[in-house]
Amino acid sequence: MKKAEPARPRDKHLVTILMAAEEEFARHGLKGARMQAIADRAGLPKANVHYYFRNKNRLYLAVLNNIMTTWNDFFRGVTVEDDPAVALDTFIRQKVRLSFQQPTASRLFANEIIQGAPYLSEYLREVMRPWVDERARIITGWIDAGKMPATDPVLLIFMIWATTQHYADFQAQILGIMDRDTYDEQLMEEVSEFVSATILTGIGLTPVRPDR
Amino acid sequence: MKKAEPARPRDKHLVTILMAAEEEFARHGLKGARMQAIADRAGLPKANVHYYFRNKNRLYLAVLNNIMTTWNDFFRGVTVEDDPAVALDTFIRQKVRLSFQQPTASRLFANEIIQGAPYLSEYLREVMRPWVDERARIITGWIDAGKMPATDPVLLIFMIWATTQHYADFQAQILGIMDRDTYDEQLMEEVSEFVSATILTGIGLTPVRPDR
DNA sequence: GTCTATAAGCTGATAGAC
DNA sequence: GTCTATCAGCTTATAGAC
Repeated sequence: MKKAEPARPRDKHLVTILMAAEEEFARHGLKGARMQAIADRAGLPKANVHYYFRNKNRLYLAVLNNIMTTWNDFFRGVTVEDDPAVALDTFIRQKVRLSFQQPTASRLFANEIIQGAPYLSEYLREVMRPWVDERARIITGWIDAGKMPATDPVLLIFMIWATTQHYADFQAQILGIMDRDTYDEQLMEEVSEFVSATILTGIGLTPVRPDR
Repeated sequence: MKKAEPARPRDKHLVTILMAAEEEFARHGLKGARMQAIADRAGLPKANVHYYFRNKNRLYLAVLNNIMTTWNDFFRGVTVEDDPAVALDTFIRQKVRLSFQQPTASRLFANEIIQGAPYLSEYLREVMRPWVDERARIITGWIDAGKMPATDPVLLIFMIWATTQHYADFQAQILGIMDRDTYDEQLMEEVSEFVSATILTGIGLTPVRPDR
């Protein structure tokens, strides 16, 4: 029974700290975030945070890395064989769901990009650019196959990113304007429907009508 | 000749400091920005910055106020009499131009909202909500008049904000992915055209073809 | 109004007892 | 591994000479 699960308590603290750090870094950025605030949010003494992550920079990198890994899992395989309307609709709905359910991750990413992506410039070049290139090639494939009208694939991807992430990054503004306290499932559904239908129609595809 | 332009040198410094502060606050947020960095960027001793703005918080508020005033000037009067396609196209192109030409202001605003809008919650309620309500009413007016198909006016406004501001806030990501160093007029034109055409088509309007 | 010098307080990081 | 005490350096802000 001894040492049966040696890494568990450690992992538990690691996760707690990472979550607290994600929130603080998302709100205040790397320079603005305070180690004390992260420790308080995690319910641990500040020295404990330093014990696990050595310093502020390593903690920030760990959080960023954690987010990027999670996000990559969402990037599923779409091929030229798929139906563009279905594929784009699925992608848009996934992104909206992510924005509603994990807004902090999106906000931290946004913060990093706004600051000029000092810690992600390599990631942009090495991971995101190839990812966009590949999706763009698939979309071009659809256009060449006559499955959809001609459009700019890269600008289309930017538009999907912008409209979906907006609900995570600008949550405070949206809630304020809509006179609401929180997001709910119904709003998420309405937004998904509106964004998907408007973009698909906008590029000349017939919108998908899910579960009807 | 004496005291003919008493406020000039003062105003000049005020503007210089505000511009420097806008850049630093946009990149690092309120907590993350350093008064020394703002002073350096403005080419003045730090004490001078304190002389004009007393403290960091007042400077931040002055910058925010400055931006909001500038932005309000761009919010022109559109009425139910106008053609929806022309009005929306004009609005979209104005916003894209603003994103390409004054990205820092947009980024600072984004930063403030991401942080939960601690200094703008009143502005959101008192200024932006009424503004959105009024535009929404005009759009509803167009729909009722049979000038355009039914759509959600508020979600439409959010979509326009999201897609246009995206090019200011996420400039680093877009340049990185497009393998560019800077924005230029041509890209701005392409983006304007794509966003305007896609959104107008998306909500069932016939896109405007400018100067052709 | 400008600018150097410095005070007062905050923040990241660590030492060292438990 | 945990946590209190504390240090060294940084940051805001001001005092006071010019």
